[in-house]
Amino acid sequence: MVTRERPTLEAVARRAGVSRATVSRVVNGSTSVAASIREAVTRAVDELGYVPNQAARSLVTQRTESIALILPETANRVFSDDLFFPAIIRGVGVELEAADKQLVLMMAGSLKSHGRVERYAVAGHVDGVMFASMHGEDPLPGTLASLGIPVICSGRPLSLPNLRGTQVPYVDVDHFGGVCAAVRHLVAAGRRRIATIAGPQDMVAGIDRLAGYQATLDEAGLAQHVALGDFTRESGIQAMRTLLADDPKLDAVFVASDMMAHGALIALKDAGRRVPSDVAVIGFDDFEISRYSDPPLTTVRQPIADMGRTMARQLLRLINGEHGLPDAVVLPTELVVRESA
Amino acid sequence: MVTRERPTLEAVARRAGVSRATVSRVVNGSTSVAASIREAVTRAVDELGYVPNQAARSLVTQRTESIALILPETANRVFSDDLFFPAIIRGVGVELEAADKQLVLMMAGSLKSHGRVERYAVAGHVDGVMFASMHGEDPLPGTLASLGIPVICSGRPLSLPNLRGTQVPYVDVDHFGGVCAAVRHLVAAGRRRIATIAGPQDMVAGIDRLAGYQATLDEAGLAQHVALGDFTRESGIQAMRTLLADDPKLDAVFVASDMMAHGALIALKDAGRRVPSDVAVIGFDDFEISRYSDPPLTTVRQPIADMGRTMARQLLRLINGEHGLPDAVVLPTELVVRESA
DNA sequence: CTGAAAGCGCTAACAC
DNA sequence: GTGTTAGCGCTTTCAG
Repeated sequence: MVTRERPTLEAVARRAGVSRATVSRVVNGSTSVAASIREAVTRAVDELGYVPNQAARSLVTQRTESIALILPETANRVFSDDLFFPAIIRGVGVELEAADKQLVLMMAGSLKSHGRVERYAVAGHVDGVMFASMHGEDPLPGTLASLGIPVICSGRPLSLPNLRGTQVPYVDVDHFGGVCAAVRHLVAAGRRRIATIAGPQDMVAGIDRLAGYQATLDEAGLAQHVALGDFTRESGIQAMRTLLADDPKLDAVFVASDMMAHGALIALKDAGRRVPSDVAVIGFDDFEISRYSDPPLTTVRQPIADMGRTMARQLLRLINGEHGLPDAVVLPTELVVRESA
Repeated sequence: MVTRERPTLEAVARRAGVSRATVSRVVNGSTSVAASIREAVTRAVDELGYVPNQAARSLVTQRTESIALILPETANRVFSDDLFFPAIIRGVGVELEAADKQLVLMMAGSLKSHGRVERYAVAGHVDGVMFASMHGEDPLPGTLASLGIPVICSGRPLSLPNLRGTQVPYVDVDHFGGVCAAVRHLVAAGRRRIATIAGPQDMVAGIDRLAGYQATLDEAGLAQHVALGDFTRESGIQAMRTLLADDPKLDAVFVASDMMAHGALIALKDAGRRVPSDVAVIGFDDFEISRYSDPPLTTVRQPIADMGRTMARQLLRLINGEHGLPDAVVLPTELVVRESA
């Protein structure tokens, strides 16, 4: 394989009989170039197959035209059958595509990769950074932001009044409101022993959805039954079994993700419970699976792709130095009623 | 937000009272530096929070330490509920993580993005390029390879004896063999009206799986019934309906993907057919869904993540200039029998 | 073992 | 309009 020498600006300039500056102008679409010269340059570029060296360009412009999406998760988790990630990436991708920016997707589930990703961003590989699916009080967003790198999160960052005073802007959905609507729906339908399978309590999505459940049950004066899962189907199966063992007579369960809700359906079926006559089930996400499960799931629909789009759009503005951007954008959720509840 | 000036080599050198060259040596782990000096430099680096500017470094080293995975698909397709993409990315990610390379994921479903991705690679943003899920006779892999960029494909590239003589190496799974095993299983079980829902015929996976079906039916002297899908569940539903309309008495169907097989199950249920007593169904992929469908699917399991890992490993070797690498690696597939057939 | 100096390929003032 | 020039921040000979 011959690593053919790639032509430089210099080569194009010589061939077209002009200066490097002129070639640069043509390549970058400057208007103040005579048509004849522009044409000559364009021809030379084509003949030589010239493509600007991005490293050289970035070195002087301080721009890379690419943007990172950092997922503090292992590849195994990001690309499991959890459809959260696809949705967020899809939204981000659409928006960056329109802006002709390159999306650089980075997983940072391990400590090692966490560091690698940090170096990558700080090294100037990208013009800005987005975060999604954050766990605990991850210092990385704040660190990068305080280094002057444009940063935005999807999902409210979990953190006390920020140490460095650097408040990272974020986009999120209304977990709390959606869950309240769901649980009220169960209450209104006459359910009285309403359990929940909550998500991981080191993530905003897990915390806020559990809070919504608790607040609504308090409001209705009902007792709580909580089991924890980690958003996977398998954990949903386990949690449902636990709940049934604790309270064989429960008549409803709000599950903090569709994946876990699917697991719950499986466990309920195994236990001989009918849905919804014995036990009503409501999920959260409204992925396609909820329409095809047996029975189809009532869910809280959250606009994940929109969240991705919004996040990308905000970041692009940040990079362009726009001011007066909101510190937080919260998108609405919606209860979608189907047979399961 | 203050865009704090990032320290340069120069700054570190001044602070440590040494030359830029020495700092560079320390940063890059050269052994030939006195311990005392090394320590002074390291301290200066820490104090200043120095991180090398990647653009400047790449400009001289011609290396970026990152690698692209190009998916000639729209974001909508890559991040649909098709679990092929997650699996391949997971495999690639694991391998690159181990090599401390950065994975740059790029979708190129549109013509515009196809061009953008080409420029990105040619501009030297990455040290090498992987392709997956290719359609038709995509010239891009060959183009990049002929430009001296290390390239490898997952899935045998569809192309006649290559124009430029640049044969792009690839990794694939044994579609044909797996399908033959599946269809023989149906024949052995006494099925005689065996239909197939084939995948898109502009992709190797679609073509080879159909070929396997056809070859095995020929071998058994049975008639063929073919409907086409595009690997989505919806297309599986449609195709199954078409097949039933054409031959209401069919007693088996080999479906070229799990997603479509799931669609077929839905359509069969709608049509009042029982699986497997009336109609046996076999899918291809062996994703988790096939264990949870009703009934659980017999499938051909293909090691997609392994394909990703192998592809990444081969590419890293290519980049390191190793010789004698195989032009093709084909991984085995395996029939996994469950209730549906 | 360390420093000086020469670029890598490009853009952006600044002259003409 | 177009050319000249001065770096961007780093690595890497080549001396010493």
